[in-house]
Amino acid sequence: MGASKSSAFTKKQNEIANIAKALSHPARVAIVQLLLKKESCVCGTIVDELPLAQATISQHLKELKLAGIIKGSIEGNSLCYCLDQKNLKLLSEFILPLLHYTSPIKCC
Amino acid sequence: MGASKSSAFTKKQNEIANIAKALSHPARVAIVQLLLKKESCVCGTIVDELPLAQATISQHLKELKLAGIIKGSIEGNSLCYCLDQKNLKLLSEFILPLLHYTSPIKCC
DNA sequence: AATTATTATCGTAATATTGCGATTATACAA
DNA sequence: TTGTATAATCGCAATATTACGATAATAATT
Repeated sequence: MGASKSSAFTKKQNEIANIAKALSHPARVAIVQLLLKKESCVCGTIVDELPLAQATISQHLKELKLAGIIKGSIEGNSLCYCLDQKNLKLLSEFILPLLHYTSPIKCC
Repeated sequence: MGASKSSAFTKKQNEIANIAKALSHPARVAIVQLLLKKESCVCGTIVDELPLAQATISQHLKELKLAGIIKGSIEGNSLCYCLDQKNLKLLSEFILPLLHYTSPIKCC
């Protein structure tokens, strides 16, 4: 035992969980914020800006790419990463209704 | 090695990551959806609705509570859980600007 | 071809998460 | 008090994540 029982849940529930998981580490949150802040796409400079080894950041970038939160394209000698809205929208569509929720008077 | 280097990042980055982590499992996404759908707060019935053991669900509820996504109060014989907007708003404030991002023409 | 720069991947150790049976804690009922 | 129902916690095994040094892969430069 110990494996995640993902097959027991709907496809959408797994999708949302996957996107959230991609954002569930401060380094990956920082990377996304960097990509948002920079005028141009940040490439290898991400390594300079974060206190992690190159191998570790490459791994985090891979997870973000796999979750569809960022996309990369070759630019000259290095790789250029940009945000990808597609899946972020999916997560926001899950969260926004929660914000408009009002708890029933019964409790809480 | 292996421990998450959370101290290397800002408080806000860690907060966002923590909220995302709480939503990074399909069971917890399902629990949140249940609480949103039900007219009244779901109490122990969560156990009946999800294909997981009571101990496992109790653990998931604990994580959601710790992340400030749900709150619980005693109602008669059992516990009553409700959504808690406070922290969900924090996450949405992180995501919404990302959706309005337009990638620079240079690449991607 | 050899060098350099940039990024990905491999291998491994440390740590965290997931799931559940068993047990405990608490409150209500008989 | 004894029993019952509800939910939390403990302990453990299986699995996943995190981090990094070392190495490989790729492309541009010399």
